[in-house]
Amino acid sequence: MSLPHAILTALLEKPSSGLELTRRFDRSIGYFWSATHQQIYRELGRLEGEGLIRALPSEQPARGQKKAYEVLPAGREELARWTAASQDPKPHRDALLLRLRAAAVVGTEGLEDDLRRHRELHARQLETYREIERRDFPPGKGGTEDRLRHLVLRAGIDLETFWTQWLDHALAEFAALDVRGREG
Amino acid sequence: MSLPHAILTALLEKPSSGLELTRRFDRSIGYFWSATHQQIYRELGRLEGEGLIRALPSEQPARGQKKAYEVLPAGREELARWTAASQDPKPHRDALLLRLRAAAVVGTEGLEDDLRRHRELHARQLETYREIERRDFPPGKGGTEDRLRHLVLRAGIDLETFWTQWLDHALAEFAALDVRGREG
DNA sequence: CCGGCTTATGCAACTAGTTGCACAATGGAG
DNA sequence: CTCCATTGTGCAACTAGTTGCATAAGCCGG
Repeated sequence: MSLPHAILTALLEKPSSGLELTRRFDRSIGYFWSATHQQIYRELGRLEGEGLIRALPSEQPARGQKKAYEVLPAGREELARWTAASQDPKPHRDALLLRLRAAAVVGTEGLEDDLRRHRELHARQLETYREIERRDFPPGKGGTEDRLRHLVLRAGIDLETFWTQWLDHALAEFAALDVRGREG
Repeated sequence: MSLPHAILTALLEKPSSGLELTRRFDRSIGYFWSATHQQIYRELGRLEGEGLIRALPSEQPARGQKKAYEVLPAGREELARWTAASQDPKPHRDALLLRLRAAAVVGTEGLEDDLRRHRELHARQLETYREIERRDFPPGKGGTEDRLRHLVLRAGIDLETFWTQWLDHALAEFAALDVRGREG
């Protein structure tokens, strides 16, 4: 129930076409609410049908032509309502943790390489976030909006830091298990 | 593609009926791969159909009768294969971060209470994990299996710790914004 | 001026997870 | 011994997200 609200947020930040939205999701909002272009187009159609957004009138609506959307007052109200409404956290699902647990019964064979790979992916994502922080949030400035967005980015940075460290820890544990295994 | 593997793992740890599995998911595996009883029954049927598990022959298969399953060799092989296979991390989706970002454009009205509520939920989950750690992983013992399971539990503990602290930080930020808002 | 590449939009089918409910057996309480 | 809550199993419909592909316009090189 959140993709429409992610799109409303993005469109309020800046009216855009479907493809522009897709790109912005890839570089920003998608870090905590990812979506494919197919999802986005479908949802844009729904939101337009519900009268929450509208196509900017300047462009003609032919296939292969850019079509930009903006948020209507009803859309802003819906977003404000949703943002303020109490919501329970959704249960997480983490395949890597599940695989570790499975490895406890079927063996760790082949898992270590992928752990190392995931560690590198998280380290790279962390670096990306840090670059965004340097670029968009230089120290000691920013109004209310910037402070909130920075807060969200900090969550991303700290989470990637956490996973990088946790995977280091897991790999160290694997190394220790290997030694014990050889000795036993 | 992971629910069947979560079930195989659980069944290898201990053969169980659908309801027993459901309870164990609620208390353990479900912390990183949640599932409802409906999902579990459906999946047990599929896994049986594929010949990866079988119903223990002791009980009669009538409705309202307990029916326990155990993993067959093919099921163990499939789980080992899946565990070792390289997998890309799935994109995360976090509605709370999205709401913060939305609040940057539509205002923070009404959000603070829910932040506080989420903070308490995470604090409570953290306490649950710590109790499990005290109970199941007393310091200075445990074989390979225990060490891996402890590693997974540590991820849970550290993540809940992270979220509790991050939400404290966010709430402090909100308080600061309120002051600035009143003064401005 | 045509063939292929890029940009842009979008439909259809599929997979996974959620919600709502139904139904059978069992074990007390009255 | 009957009503009813609890335990246990399961189907059906729905929602959300993914994958694969189709289509159209514009542009650029030969």
